[in-house]
Amino acid sequence: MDPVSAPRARRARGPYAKTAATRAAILDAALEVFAEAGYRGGSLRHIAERVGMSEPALMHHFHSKAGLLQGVLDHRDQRSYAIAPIDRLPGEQSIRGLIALVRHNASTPGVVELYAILAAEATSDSHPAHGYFVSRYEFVRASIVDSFRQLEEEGQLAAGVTPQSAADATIAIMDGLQVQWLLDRGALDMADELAAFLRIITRLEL
Amino acid sequence: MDPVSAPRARRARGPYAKTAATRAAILDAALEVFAEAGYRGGSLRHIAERVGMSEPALMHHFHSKAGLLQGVLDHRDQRSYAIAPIDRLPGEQSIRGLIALVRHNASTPGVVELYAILAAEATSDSHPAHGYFVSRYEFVRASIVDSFRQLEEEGQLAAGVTPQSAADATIAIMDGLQVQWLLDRGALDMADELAAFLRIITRLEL
DNA sequence: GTCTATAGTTAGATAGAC
DNA sequence: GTCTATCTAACTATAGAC
Repeated sequence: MDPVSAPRARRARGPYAKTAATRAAILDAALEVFAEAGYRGGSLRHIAERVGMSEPALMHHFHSKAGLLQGVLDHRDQRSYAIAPIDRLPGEQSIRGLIALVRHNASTPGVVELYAILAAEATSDSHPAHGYFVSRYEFVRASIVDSFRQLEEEGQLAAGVTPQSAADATIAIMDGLQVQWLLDRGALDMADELAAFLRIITRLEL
Repeated sequence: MDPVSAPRARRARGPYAKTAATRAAILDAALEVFAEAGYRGGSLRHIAERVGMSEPALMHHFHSKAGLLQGVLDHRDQRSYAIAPIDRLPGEQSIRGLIALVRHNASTPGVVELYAILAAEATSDSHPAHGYFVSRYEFVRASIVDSFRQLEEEGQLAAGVTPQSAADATIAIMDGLQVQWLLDRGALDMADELAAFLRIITRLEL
């Protein structure tokens, strides 16, 4: 066999095929561990164990714990945006997208748990994901305000409701429901509760 | 001097006067540290430093880190209940109490931060405050459902709103607003937003 | 009631062989 | 790209003197 053919054969599946698979496995494990214990409470050691590799091997792919967290956040953002690109859909579609997103989230409790803990942890300036959450909330707030403004122009917003307060309340409901749901998953249906709220502040039939 | 008089003089200020003062100082420091870094991220060392005492001295008053956390939670519960005894006020008074409570919370960001982080962290079964938050949410949910049920009987609840979903949404709004407010305290007024929401789902003039 | 000293873990990160 | 081995620092908690 041609000694050169082996690496070429691997490259044939695409560049860094194995690296990408390893990175994906690490991100999955990191998500589980961070979701269980939070960012500060989760350890690289536990993540490495779950992947079945050594800690230094893990550090080869993500140079620091903060870098790994960033990788997890980016990974989930891409998936969320695929479900609900809230800044590019017209008003009503955007609102419906939020409900679809929440319904999907209910099928991945680990991700919900990670986000709920991180959003609260990252409130502190010193948290490595602080900047991420600040800019993320700015983006989400602006996008949802824009959606409600469109509904307002179409006369679809309830009386006495402003786009800004509607957006703030919608985001708050989504975040707050997660905590109650995580504490007792049988207590409520997040998507149903969100839809009920949106039916009250809009004239949409959701 | 009579060697017996010294201890008696101290006792004259009440039993364990000094101990109580030290415990209070520890609870204040613990609240600050846990609020900044979360329970898992906050260390007994930093708390002891802030009080100006050694770590073992701290352990003399609270036998474990979990015990110290419980002390902080109990301390804040007593204060919250003094502002809004939601299970003992009639419906409308209870709802007004919630707004008053949120307005008061806005003057103590550290406490808000601690609660937001803990509520999310304590979602996991393994968290030392898990049991506390489970029973606390049960109590709060039951109390607020009861308040909305009274409003319903008085015809003060908006059409299509049930006491249970009103309570779930109210609690979610309160919890969710905290995260947004902590990320950017100028972004919104928690009490105003809560009042706006309550005006929509009730016929109360708040 | 507070201290010094320290046990016993666990953490994130690095060096260098293969 | 993954490993063993190791470093340094931080953690909770305990023992025992004062």
